[in-house]
Amino acid sequence: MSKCEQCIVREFSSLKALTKDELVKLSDCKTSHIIKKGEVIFEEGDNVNGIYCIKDGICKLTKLSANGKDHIVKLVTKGELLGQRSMISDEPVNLSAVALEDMQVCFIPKSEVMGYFDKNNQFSMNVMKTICGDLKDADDHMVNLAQKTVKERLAETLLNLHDTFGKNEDNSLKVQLSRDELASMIGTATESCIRLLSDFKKLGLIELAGKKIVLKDINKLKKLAD
Amino acid sequence: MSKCEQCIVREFSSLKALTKDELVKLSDCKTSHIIKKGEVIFEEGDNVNGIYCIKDGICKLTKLSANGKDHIVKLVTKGELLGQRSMISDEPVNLSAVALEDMQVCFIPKSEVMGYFDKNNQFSMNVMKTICGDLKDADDHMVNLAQKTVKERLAETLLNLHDTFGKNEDNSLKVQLSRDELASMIGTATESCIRLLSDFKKLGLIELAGKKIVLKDINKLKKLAD
DNA sequence: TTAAAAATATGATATTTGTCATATTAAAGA
DNA sequence: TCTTTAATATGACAAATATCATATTTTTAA
Repeated sequence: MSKCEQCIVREFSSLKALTKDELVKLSDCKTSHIIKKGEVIFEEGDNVNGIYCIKDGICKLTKLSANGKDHIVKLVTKGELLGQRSMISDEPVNLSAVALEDMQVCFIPKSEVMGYFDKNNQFSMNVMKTICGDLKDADDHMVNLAQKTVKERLAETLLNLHDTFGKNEDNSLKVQLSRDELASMIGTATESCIRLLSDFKKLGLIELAGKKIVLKDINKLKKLAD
Repeated sequence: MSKCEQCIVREFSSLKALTKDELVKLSDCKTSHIIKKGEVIFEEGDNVNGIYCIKDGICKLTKLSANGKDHIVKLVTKGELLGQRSMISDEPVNLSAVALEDMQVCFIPKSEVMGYFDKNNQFSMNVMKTICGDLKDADDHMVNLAQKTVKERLAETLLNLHDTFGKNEDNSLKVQLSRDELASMIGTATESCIRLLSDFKKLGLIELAGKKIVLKDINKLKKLAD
């Protein structure tokens, strides 16, 4: 069992506020897990009773809509925590988490985390700031969905993926999403997403090779995204 | 200057956790304000440096989109606090607040509120739960915008307005929104919104008299909203 | 009270987006 | 490797929604 004191990703999350003592105790009660690509970490409605700390990999947070389609609300990667909102609200999780690539995660039981809230003010503040950031992002996202065209949203999403997750040596976006997943991020039909990607390719904005997407003309994409 | 100890709306917000002493101190440092219908409480980008407690009235929280149109993110009414996210993130507000009717609000400076976070754990927890609730609502809203049709969103919004703010003696919805504002809540063009309202009227789902809207057939509206 | 301005309403039409059908390509499993 | 299945791609068409024009009603303010 790896030691939390030596874990680097801790520094990127609210957990960075924990003291040496708290970390030692944490090492004892956390459990480590390997999640394979495509596997579910938790599902909408589950009682998770703790939080997950992502040590490696990327997952999508999705929500089922009334028409039966999944919508991708957010992508989450190493250094981030999952399940905070649900734990604080004392409710089942409102989103599902599914691995987009192989992942390493640690689970920290609720009892442990709630102790930090009581005794460690800096930790509480960090969590609050994170959730406030999520709320701001959600507001932005909402307005985009309401006011922008599908084309604008696709351009914007490609740029976001580029900025947030970076690119491989061959310049292709590091996160590999299926057309279907990309469509469910921007809120459109799969075929519309595919069609627009083809359009972007014809315009020389991107290059497509299987699932790989290379952004060729970031400035023009920015103009398209508004 | 009215006393916070005797203020009823306090019981409906995170402030209910404050002690007698804290309330007395609060009464001294808060400022009371009358906001007329249509007036701006704060604008996107402002440094508010505190929070507003709504004693009476309703306001809209809007965000300007890239195409220059305002989108209504949320309606807020008495008993709720404004500006929490911005204060915690230590950033300018990301939304504008505009009164939909005459309002009474109290402003509490940041320095005062931050003290509660340090000393009053229950207060912190209340604020966190409120923000977590907002985040969950935002996720729901997002998925609706992404996956539902304008007709479904209009039906849903009318039902929400009914459930959240209730109705007058003549059965009309208590919140009076212009067609333009309603459109900017559901994320559509004003004309589309007007047209759908006319359709709903023809179907006997609602009744229209000027700005007044009466929900006639709630069950059918629910079916329409999915 | 009345003129001007704003909000509501509706038709005509254009544009965007979704759906269904079907081909092509890539991926997975025996 | 080959077969089967899933993902990607594209055309044809339908439906939803936006835009523009213009009429009507309501509100505002001189």
